Amino acid sequence: MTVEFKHQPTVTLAEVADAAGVGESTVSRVLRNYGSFSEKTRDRVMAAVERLGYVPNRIAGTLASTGSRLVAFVIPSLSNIVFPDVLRGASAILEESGYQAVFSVTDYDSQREEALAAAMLAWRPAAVMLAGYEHTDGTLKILRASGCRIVELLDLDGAALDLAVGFSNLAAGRVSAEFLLRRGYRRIGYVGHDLNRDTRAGKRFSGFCATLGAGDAPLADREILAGASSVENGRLGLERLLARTPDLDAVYFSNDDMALGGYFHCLARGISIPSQLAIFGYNGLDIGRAMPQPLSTIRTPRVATGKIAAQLVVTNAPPQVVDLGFELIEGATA
Amino acid sequence: MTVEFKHQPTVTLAEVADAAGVGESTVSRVLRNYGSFSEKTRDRVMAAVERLGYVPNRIAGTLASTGSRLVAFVIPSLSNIVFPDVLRGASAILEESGYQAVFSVTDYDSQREEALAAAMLAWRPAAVMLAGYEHTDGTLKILRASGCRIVELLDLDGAALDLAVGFSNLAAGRVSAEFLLRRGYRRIGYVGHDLNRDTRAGKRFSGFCATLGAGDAPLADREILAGASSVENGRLGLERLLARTPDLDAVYFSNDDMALGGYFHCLARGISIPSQLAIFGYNGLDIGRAMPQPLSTIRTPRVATGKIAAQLVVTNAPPQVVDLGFELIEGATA
DNA sequence: ACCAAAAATGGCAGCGCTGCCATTCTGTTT
DNA sequence: AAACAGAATGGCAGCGCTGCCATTTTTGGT
Repeated sequence: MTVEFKHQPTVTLAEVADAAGVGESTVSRVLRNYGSFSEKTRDRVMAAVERLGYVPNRIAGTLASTGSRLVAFVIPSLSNIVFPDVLRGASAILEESGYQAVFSVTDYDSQREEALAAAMLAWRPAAVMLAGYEHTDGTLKILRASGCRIVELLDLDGAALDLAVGFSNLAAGRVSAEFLLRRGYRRIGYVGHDLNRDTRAGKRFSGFCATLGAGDAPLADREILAGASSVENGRLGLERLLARTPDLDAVYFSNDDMALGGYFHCLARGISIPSQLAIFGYNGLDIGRAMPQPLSTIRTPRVATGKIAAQLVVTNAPPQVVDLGFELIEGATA
Repeated sequence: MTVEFKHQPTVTLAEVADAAGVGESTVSRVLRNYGSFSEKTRDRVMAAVERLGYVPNRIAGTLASTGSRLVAFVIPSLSNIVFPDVLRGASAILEESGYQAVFSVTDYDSQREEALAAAMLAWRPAAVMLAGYEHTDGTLKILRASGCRIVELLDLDGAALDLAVGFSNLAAGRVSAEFLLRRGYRRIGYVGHDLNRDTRAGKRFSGFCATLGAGDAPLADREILAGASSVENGRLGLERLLARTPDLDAVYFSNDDMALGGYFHCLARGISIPSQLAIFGYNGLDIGRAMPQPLSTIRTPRVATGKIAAQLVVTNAPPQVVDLGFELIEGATA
C-alpha cells in the first residue's frame, strides 16, 4: 500500500497581501526590498509573512521575471577533490548573492555531458559552469543557443566560449618538467590515470613531455592506468613502472593522490626519497604538506577558481579569460 | 562600460505546436510521453522540436504541475569527502530519474543551516536532504511546514522527522572501542576535531568513551583541535597528545584524515605501528587501503547512503529509517 | 491653502507550461 | 449503415509570481 503525502496548502503572496491589508505588488516590493514603500507598510507585511510562515516561491518568481538565479555546474566527478573544491568556492559566493547552485556529474563522459547540459538548461540557469574546453559539438550547440552565460573552468588551453577561469595545464606540466630538470633528474618516468577522459591531465602530460624532450631528457617510461586517479592506482602504477624500468631517478604523477600512492610504495619497499627516486605530484592538496617529507607538487587555485567564476557570473561581467596561475611547491620529495 | 548580454528569444512549447501543426497539449503529451498520441504526430512533433532546438522550460512546467523534481541538499561541508560521496551516490540515482540536485553548504553552522534551508524551500523541492538530526527549532519548523520530504543522512541516533538513511555513529564508536580492547590495548587516547560542530563525530566519541569505561580502560587522554578535520591537524594532534601522555598504546582518531596525519607523525618520529602505538580511524577511505600498513578503521556506506536516500525520494516511499550499518576494517595499524 | 513633484500603492496581464474537459476522429460491432 | 467505445487531439484556465502602468497619497515650497 502506498501512503500518500499531501503537500500542505502553501501560503501564497496573495494571502500575505490580504493578511497585511495591502496589494500584491506591495508585498512583492517589500520582500525584494525593491521600489518604494513606507516603514509602516514594511512592518505590516513582515508581520504577516511571519505569522503565516510564508516562503516565497522562486519557481513562480523566476518564471515571471527574466533570468533565474540558478547556476548550473556540469562536473566530471565528485571523487576527485578538485571539483568539490571548485563547488565550495563558488557556492560561498553564490549563496551570499542569493543564487542557487545545481549540479550534475558527467563521470568524464562527454556523451553524458551533453545530455546533462541539456537537462540543466531546462531550468533556465543564469550560467552553466563546465570543466575545461573539450565538449561535443552537440553540447556546444545547445549551450550557445541557450543564451545563458557559459563558464569553462580549470583549463585555459583552448578558445573560450564566453568566460573562462583557471590556469594552463600545459604550463603546469612544463613547469613541473623544468623543475625536475633543474634538479638534475634525467631518467624521468610518468604514472598517470586515464588521459582520454581527463583531458586536463593529458595536457599536463603533453607539456611535461615537450619540456623534457627540449631538455634532452625525453620521458624514459610511462605507466598509464585505466580508471580514475587514486592512491591505490598510484602505488600500483609506480610498482609496475619500476618493475619495467628500475633505473628511473624521478617520477611525475598525474596528481597528488597518485603521487601519494607512489610515496607509499617507496615507503613499503624502502626506496629512499628523493635520493633514490624523486616524486612529483599535481594539485597541492593539504595532505602533501603533512607528509613526513612534504610533497613536491604544483598547487592549483581550485577554491579561487570557483569563487572568481561565481563572481563573474553574479556581476554579469563581460566575456573574458581569467588566468589564476598556479604555484610550484618545492617540497622535499624531488 | 558594461556589455549587455541578451537572452536570445527562447523557443516555447506553443511555437513548437505551431510548427508541428498540432495543439499545445499534444506537444506536451508527446514530450512527456504521457497520455495518447499517434506515431505520426509524435514524429511531427519531434521533428519540430529538433528543427527549432526546443528545450522545455522546467520552471514553467514545475509551476504548472504539482511538485517539482528538484532535490535540495543542505550539507555541512564539501571539504570532508563524506559529503561529496553522498552527493555522488544520490546524483547518480536522481539524474536517471529526471531529478535535479541543488545544494548549499552550511559550514557546520546551524544558523546558516536554517537560512539555507529556507532559501532552498523557496525552490519548492520534492525533498530536502540534511546531515544528521541536530537542527535548530527554526529549521525544524520551516521544514515541517514545507510539506516536502525530509531526509536525514548519516546519523541514526535520534528521532527521524520523516526519512532517515545511514548508520549509528554511537555504535561506530562502540565497535571501535571494542576492537581496541579486544586487541589488548589499555592506554587509549583520542585525537579529534571540533566536536560541537560535527555532532556525528561527537556521537562516535561518546560511544567510544562509554565502551572504554565499561571495559575498565577509561580514555587516558584526548586532544581536540579547533577547526575542521585534516591530515595536518591529525599530525599535530597526535604530537601534542604524545607530548602530554607518552605512554599511550593506542589512539582513536575522529576520522581517517586525522588518522593519516597521526600515521605520518609516527613515520617521521620513528614510532613503530602498531607495536609502539596503534592507530584507529573512521570512514574507510581508499587511501587507508593503499598505505604500507592498511589503516584500521570503520568503513561507512557513504555512496550507498546517497543512493538509498535518493531512491526513497523518487519512489515516494513512506517514512522510515534505513540502517545501512558499517564495516570494521581490521587493517594493520591496530 | 494650493499645486507640482515625489513617494506609495494597487490592478492586472502575462511568464510557459500542465491538467482538465470537450471535441473530433478511428475502428468495431451489430 | 448506425451506433459506440476508445484513441487522439485541442482549448483554455491557472500555477504564483513580477513588471508595467495607473492611481492615490504624501511632501515641500509658496
